[in-house]
Amino acid sequence: MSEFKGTKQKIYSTALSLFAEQGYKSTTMRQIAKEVGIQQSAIYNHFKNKEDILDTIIQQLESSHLINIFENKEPQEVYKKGKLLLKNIANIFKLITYDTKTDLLFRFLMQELFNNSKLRVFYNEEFYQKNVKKLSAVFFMMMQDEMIEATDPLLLANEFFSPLFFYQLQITRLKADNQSTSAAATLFEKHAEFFWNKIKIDNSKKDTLF
Amino acid sequence: MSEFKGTKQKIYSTALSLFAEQGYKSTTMRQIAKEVGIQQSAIYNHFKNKEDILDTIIQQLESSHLINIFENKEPQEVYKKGKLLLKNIANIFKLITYDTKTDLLFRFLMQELFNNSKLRVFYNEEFYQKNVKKLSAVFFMMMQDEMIEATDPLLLANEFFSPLFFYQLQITRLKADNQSTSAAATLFEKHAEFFWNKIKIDNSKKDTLF
DNA sequence: CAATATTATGAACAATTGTTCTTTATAAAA
DNA sequence: TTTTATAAAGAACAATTGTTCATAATATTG
Repeated sequence: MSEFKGTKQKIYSTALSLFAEQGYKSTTMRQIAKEVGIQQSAIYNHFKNKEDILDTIIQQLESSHLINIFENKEPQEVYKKGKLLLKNIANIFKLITYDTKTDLLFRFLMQELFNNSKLRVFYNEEFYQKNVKKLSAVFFMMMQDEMIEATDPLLLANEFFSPLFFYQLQITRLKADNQSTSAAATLFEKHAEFFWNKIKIDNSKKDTLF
Repeated sequence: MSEFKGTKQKIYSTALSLFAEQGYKSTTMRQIAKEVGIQQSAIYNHFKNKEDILDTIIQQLESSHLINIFENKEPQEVYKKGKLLLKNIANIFKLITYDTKTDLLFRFLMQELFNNSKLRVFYNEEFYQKNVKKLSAVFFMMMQDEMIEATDPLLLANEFFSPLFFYQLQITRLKADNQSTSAAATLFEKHAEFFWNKIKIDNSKKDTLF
């Protein structure tokens, strides 16, 4: 959120764009400078070196809550919303598509994931583990309240999370080729709908058994 | 499948390893040559230039059937297997984990996906679309035979495919950090099991309705 | 205003890059 | 064996890379 101003800000955002588009290694200092509209040597008044720009972007990424599925609310506050909660979460993924900045960060993350171990740690802990654990907690509470059928909450969390991630990646890929993303974008909501229908305890059916 | 012999083969496989690990751009001709055990200039007796090595790898990838979920069988041949079919497909994804060559190709594909439009076309057509279409066909037939509940077959295909892809990517990432993949590897089978249980038509329950 | 810190320029450097050239060794074909 | 294609080595080149330096312009501060 809190960013710089003036030239430093321009360098930062230009570098992020280029890193996300072509990768860190393929982006040159001259290219960044040219796009910002300054001499390459002027960059070094704002950043120590190229790696410093990269580290700054990673820092930003770490404090960005790239995907914060509960918007800082606790599982026990929200689990009762049931289907609506799942739809909200799916929608948060979808919204990234329309938020230019988050979209860039996500593409940057995917671009450099296999080249940067720091990014892999971030991806695992802050992106994957954190969200899956929250989802597990939510599903567990739903089970206790007999809103959904009892199974392994962690499996359920993975099964709910993974399509959302996949659809996100699909859209990022489509955008890279300037292809339409509308069809893929509908899958977020469909997934939440489908998933809920499959795990919920159907009270009408339940009644017929008694 | 059909590969070269001697030095050319060594150059090819060394380059693939390095490209998959560090990315194309970060890998130098000197590094390849050193690992093969020859002079850098000797590479040019086998490949026109660096890009020629890349193109050769992509060609190999295109003829490799990276993920061929039906092993060349037609949907109508296999759909009757029901749950077993889904488990087989999940297992094909899992097996990549243990096949060194396919594993390298997959990591290479993910590494270079956003840098190479040719790879994106391959990913989309041969990896994603092809498999999802086959899955759609299978699910459609299962619906007609009243093996599973009726919904949008394409949605079902996406929902079944995406966790498998995600778990695959997870394992590739874990391997990059030499972390254990055993927990993630169990998710393939669990996914197939879970998914089938959710979409199948329960005949015992069905009977009680009549 | 004057003094000082900040930011820009433009040229240059040293290292690394992919690639080519000539020459020598090796293998295949006659 | 002789001839000829193939593959290797080793040096070198030209381009590109990140980075530094001395200097000039611009803001900031006293």
